Amino acid sequence: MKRTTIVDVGRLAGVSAKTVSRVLNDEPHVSPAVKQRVREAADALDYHPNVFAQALVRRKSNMIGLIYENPSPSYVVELQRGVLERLTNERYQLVVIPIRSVQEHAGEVVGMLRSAALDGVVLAPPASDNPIILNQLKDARILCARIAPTRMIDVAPSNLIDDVAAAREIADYVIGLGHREIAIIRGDPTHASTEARMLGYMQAFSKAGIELRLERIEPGLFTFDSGLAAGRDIFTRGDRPTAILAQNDDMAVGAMMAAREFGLSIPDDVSVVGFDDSEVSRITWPRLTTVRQPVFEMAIAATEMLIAQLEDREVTARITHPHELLIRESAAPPRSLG
Amino acid sequence: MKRTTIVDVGRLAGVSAKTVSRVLNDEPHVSPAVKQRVREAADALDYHPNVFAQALVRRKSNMIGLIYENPSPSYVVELQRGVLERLTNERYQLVVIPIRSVQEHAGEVVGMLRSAALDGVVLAPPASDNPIILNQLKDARILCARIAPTRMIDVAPSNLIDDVAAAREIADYVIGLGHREIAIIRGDPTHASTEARMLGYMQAFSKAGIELRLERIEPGLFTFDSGLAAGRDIFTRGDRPTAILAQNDDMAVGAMMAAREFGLSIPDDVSVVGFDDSEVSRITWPRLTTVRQPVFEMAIAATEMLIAQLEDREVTARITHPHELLIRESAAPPRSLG
DNA sequence: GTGAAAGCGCTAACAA
DNA sequence: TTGTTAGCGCTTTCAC
Repeated sequence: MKRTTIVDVGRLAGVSAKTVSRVLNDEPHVSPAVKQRVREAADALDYHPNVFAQALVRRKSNMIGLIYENPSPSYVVELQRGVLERLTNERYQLVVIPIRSVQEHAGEVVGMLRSAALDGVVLAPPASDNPIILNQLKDARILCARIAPTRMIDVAPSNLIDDVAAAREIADYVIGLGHREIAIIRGDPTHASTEARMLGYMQAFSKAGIELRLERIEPGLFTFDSGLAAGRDIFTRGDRPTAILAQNDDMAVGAMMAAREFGLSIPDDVSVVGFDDSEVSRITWPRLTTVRQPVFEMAIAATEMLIAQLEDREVTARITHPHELLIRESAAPPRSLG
Repeated sequence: MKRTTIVDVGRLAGVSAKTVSRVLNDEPHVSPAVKQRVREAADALDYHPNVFAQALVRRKSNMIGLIYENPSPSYVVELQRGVLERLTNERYQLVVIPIRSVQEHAGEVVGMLRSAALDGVVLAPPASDNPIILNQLKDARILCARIAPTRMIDVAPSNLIDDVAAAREIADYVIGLGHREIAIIRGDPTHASTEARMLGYMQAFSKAGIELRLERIEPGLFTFDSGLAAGRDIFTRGDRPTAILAQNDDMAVGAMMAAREFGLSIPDDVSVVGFDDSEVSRITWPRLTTVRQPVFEMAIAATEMLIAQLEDREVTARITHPHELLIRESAAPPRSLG
């Protein structure tokens, strides 16, 4: 039992294989009558084109990849949702490339992509900022579009937010509430946005004349657990801050959990704010004050940029997406001012 | 500039293309010396096989799909993590198939899979329970392995938990705390586990001689928002229950949020329990009492079953994975007994 | 142990 | 407007 091919369809419609190919690919110069006969024959035989034969001769796979390193579940889901959203009703398939540590395996990534024969990839952090990957991609002629890069913005189409401004705004807000004893939980050091957000915080601090003390800076990894650990660290020490700036929502929620463990109430005893507006920020109590990074929209836009390249359409080189301070209930003036 | 092929490798190594193919596919009957020469030549030329040419002639794509309908972000992430985990160091690629509503589009799913030329699929709920999809898959000769089906268990390899027993156990626990006024938030009605869990609750109720009142059963969709809405509904009505059984964690967290909106404290004023042990259950405060469903392990096992079929190895037909009652802080005896 | 020939299903280039 | 030929890069079959 062989599968049906264009030859079978052609035989039934009384035309050559090439004509069938023309009809199925919407090429011009086919008479309407033939077109119809071919369509009917294809339907009758339940014909599906063999994508491998097509890929072999067209030198194009119609498969694109998404590269991420899983820091936060809700971030990843948003990312993938966005890509798939843009791919709806397109002929491209999404292949997921799991990378355990972009930092360590940067040299192997492009090899994997080549073996998988992808036409292009959407690069999420930290791969979107990795010079090795970016260069090898170019050498291998694999197209890409980037989400949230912070460096070498112009070497490939990029979707950004202004991390520095966003971080500065939420820090301004917290300082504006009256806080001066503020701890910071940093993100994954291999993600460049970690530095950008740090810079934004520092700008707000120095504008307000607040000294940034080293022991008030906690390392983190963009995970709930790292936020929890950082929070415990903060509350174990002697001089408790009145507010915590976490570089993403998962870590902020972890810090909130730590506060609860120490019998502290939020925001009365300590204010906590996050970054991203990921789903967790809306389901915690109190709901988390944060800055919205439109990950879903950024993923859609990046996928659009990639498709545009694949189809030789004009490509937007860079989109700076809007961020937005979302004031919810996890931050309030420090008790001393209450 | 053409890409390097086995012919190029063969020329450099001084052998025929066929011999190169033999070496690269680890076929027998090649002398060690030739093997080595070919390997060196392939390396020297940075040769990568063309997967489409291979797929065309082998009639095998080495791509598998994952089909889910996104109810809960953490569930989806666990699922995908499990599949990718098992695929590490395998030659299979994971293609993600986004289905908006399996219920509505069941007839189109297999067509998509055929066009994508997948060798097999891992089916998560509710696709894993859909007779149309299961039948069409068989007709199209696409292999599959299933996660959490509840019906037609033996038509394809399945990974289960005992939903009925798990639901009964957590209901038993809540009843054992002294609760008799208990509300239920149901899951998505298109997922068969919703009925199974319902049955487990009912068994516990009837064993304890508690009457299950219809107005105490709230519809839900396995989402935070549906849990929030259900919770608001419950607390708006006159006779407040002392406990809520939610059929997954996202809805339970939604119900907790609703309780907070009504100024109720958990577990003092109302106990809330979930189902799944998804990440949200660990990051809320109080942490959610729930039943663990090992989604990650189930996804690994399902992927293993699929690969075994693809490679004509013997396949385990069914694994019932263990569930586990996780007692955390969101449920306590009702205040009247406190 | 190795190679030559054929063909997987499709499309590019050309011819009619 | 339609058909013919060749070939994409690989593996299968069979001969040596």
